[in-house]
Amino acid sequence: MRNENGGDRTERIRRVFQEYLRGRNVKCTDARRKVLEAVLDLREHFEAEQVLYFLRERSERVGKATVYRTLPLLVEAGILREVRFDVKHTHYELAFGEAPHDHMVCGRCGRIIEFGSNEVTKLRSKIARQHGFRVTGHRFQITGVCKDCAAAFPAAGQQR
Amino acid sequence: MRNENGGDRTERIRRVFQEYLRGRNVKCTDARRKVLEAVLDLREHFEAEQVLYFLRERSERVGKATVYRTLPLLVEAGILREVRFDVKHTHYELAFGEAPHDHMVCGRCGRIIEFGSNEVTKLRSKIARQHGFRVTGHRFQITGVCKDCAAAFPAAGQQR
DNA sequence: ATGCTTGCAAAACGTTTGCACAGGG
DNA sequence: CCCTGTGCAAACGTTTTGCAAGCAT
Repeated sequence: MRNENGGDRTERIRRVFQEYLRGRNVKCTDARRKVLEAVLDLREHFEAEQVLYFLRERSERVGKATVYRTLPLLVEAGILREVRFDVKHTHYELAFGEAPHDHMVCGRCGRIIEFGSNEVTKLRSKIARQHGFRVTGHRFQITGVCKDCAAAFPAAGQQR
Repeated sequence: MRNENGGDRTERIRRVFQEYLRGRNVKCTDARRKVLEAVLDLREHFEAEQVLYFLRERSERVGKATVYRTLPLLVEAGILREVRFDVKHTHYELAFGEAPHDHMVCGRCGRIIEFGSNEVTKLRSKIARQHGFRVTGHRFQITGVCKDCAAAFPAAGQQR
């Protein structure tokens, strides 16, 4: 169930990380490599704590602080992307080579549905142009009730 | 610099809150009224702590817990809206009677530019329909560099 | 060898909660 | 009067930081 996109991509990501570290004059250490491997295996949306658990399960000795210090590096390297579903945790997802996408979050079961952002990106450019704003990114999240939950609770999600 | 939209709207909001509380069989207390007055004066984007400071400055005795317990009430009453600019704090803005809008955030100076969401709302409905998702809301944020900063630092914002 | 990196524990941060008391309906 | 709301302080969970020791270059 892991890395089914083939080792190519994984290998390419490893190289990207290494190059990024080298470029920033930051050391390529064992701990950082282990964090990278963990997020490559987790792949879906995850939070820092899950990376930690994952490493613990495999009895990899990586400190909590190191995980928290490495994730931002992976973001800057373009390998991860921050996704914010709630205030309490910071969520991450693998971004490298993924088509840009956004999320719908079901307020009832918590399910996260991804959808492509072509149109969102187009709209965002249009809006930014009108304001002389130079875009670097966006975050678009639709909240509501997913199909299954809507079927199970027909009355739900009508508020407001 | 405060309440320049005239007391009408302010007065209307007060009534909305009162009615909301009555409807939910929740008491209209002094503390809750003070929190409301604070957010009416703050108006722009603010966080819980700022409400607290504001009240402290005016030597209004309202506990931190009460502020944190009242803000969600104001959201449910449709007076405030949650806006999330960063992970650490929950931001709020006055929503009552405002045309729905979203935000561009300048990563250099922190400026927040609002823009209307008609098209965003249309797009969101279209996407949701494709997935059988029942929408209750959305959050759309464009990140980048504002006009002024782009002029001041022509090289900025080209990364990624 | 040097100095960035680590891991631990403790701090920090915004937010929530438990509780005895106050106050609204 | 009753029951909800209050305020304080302490608890909470995530993230950050200070520091001595470890390791990559």
